[in-house]
Amino acid sequence: MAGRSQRKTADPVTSPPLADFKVGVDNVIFSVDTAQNRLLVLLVMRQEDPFLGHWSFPGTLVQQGESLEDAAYRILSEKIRVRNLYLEQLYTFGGPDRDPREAADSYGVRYLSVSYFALVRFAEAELIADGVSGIAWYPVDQVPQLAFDHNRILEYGHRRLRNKLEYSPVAFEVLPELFTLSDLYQLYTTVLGDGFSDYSNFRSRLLKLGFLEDTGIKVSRGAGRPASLYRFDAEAFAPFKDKPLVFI
Amino acid sequence: MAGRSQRKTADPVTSPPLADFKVGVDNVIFSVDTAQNRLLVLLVMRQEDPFLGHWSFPGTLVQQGESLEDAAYRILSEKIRVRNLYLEQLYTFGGPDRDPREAADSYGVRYLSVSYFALVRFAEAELIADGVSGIAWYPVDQVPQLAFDHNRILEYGHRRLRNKLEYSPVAFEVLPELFTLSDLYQLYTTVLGDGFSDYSNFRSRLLKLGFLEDTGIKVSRGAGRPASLYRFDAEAFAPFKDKPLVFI
DNA sequence: GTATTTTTGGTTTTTTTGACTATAATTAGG
DNA sequence: CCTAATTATAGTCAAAAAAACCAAAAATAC
Repeated sequence: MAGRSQRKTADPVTSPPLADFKVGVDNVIFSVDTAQNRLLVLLVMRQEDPFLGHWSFPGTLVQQGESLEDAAYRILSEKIRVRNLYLEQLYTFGGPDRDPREAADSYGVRYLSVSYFALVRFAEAELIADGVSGIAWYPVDQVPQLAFDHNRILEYGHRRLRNKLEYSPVAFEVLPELFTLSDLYQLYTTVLGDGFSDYSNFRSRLLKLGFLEDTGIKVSRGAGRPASLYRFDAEAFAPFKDKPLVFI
Repeated sequence: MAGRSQRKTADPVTSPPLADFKVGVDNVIFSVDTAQNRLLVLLVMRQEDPFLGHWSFPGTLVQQGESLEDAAYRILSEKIRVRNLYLEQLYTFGGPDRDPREAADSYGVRYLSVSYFALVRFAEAELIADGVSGIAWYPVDQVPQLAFDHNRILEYGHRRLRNKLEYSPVAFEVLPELFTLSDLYQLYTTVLGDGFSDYSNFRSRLLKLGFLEDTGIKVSRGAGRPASLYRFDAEAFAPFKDKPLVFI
């Protein structure tokens, strides 16, 4: 109640009082486990109030001189070691009353969250469990009640994943370097539902485009004929950039 | 240089100093003038420092107790009277050094901008010119040097417009209530370029889908056979929601 | 050793696209 | 008033793509 926020009623001519913000960055990090065929998100257990002991997305407050993206990379690299990373801004949540600290803080400081959307390869991602802090991959359909408005952020992230999967080759950012065509097909079906072409047509259209390189390596997973491992060829994909993905 | 920002080197154990933010909202408002066949964006002349006298997007700083979207609607309704409005969040720009006030302010306050993307109907949009303030529609390809990083924001907005035109029926948010098929086709060509089907095929595929209602009203614009005015039928469009737009 | 499962490589039918032609209804200009 | 130019509209037809379907190969399961 003290300090600058009291200027609100001081003078009716001057503009109404501005809000003061702290800005946080939260990362929605997706991956897929091709062995179990599950879509995963990374959650961490909060170590501090508010929401101590609740699961949440890895986040941090932005420091002086630090850009939003820098903050996103910083918190990400504290939680996970990866070789490859896809990262883009997701959405900004900034309504009043989205953070309990606002009520507690006598200055009336607001807390705004700029969320980021990230994709990593499951096998290449090494989680950093520092002591007591919990960190774990959760199947997206089994995510518990999260801290803050993070369940809503997850909805945004999930929708973005669906859209990006349809319109750009991000599938190859979450799949392992080498993958079978079944892996790819199952990723699409689990995320997008099975409203598109059957496996056979999916295969033939995809291979005709010519940006998947057959390594010749065969892998056998349970029953059935062994599958070839494929590799995504980014150069060969270039002509299809900015065009709709025709194989789904 | 004074005050809290000096805590950075005070104690290596406590966390580094957080940035304090003011949060602004900037609206990128598009429209089309079907008579002139031009894509327009709304600019206002800045009345204050910094960048006094420069063109910029209508923006404001977020007030206490106000949500981001509320702020976007507030500044929009101060500049323009509209019956219909499409509005969604665009992107958040928050790097250090994006606002000259940061350097001037001894507290080291950061200025973050949450941009919003809006579409209005040209004929229904009444600009509010209050006294000396400049306000005008600019063709997007003739936008001058803008204040802050607003030229970059325009790029984001323009890209978003292209994407949304391809994947959702936002065309009918910028076109007049009643429009000819040429109006629609020309909107697509001016925004997307003419890399898609010719006018004849565009017409037949579009009409076959059945969500454009022919009012029977004929309008004559210069030479040539008069065209029918059509109306977008949102209910009839419902089945195509979330599906790719096949007529472009 | 036989059945089952999964990958792989096709064929055929249907639908959609793209290129093109023709006609109708207006204005422009002499 | 007559003719040419212009724009809207309607439709055909071949090529391409999509969807549905079929069958063999190569492994595991039992």
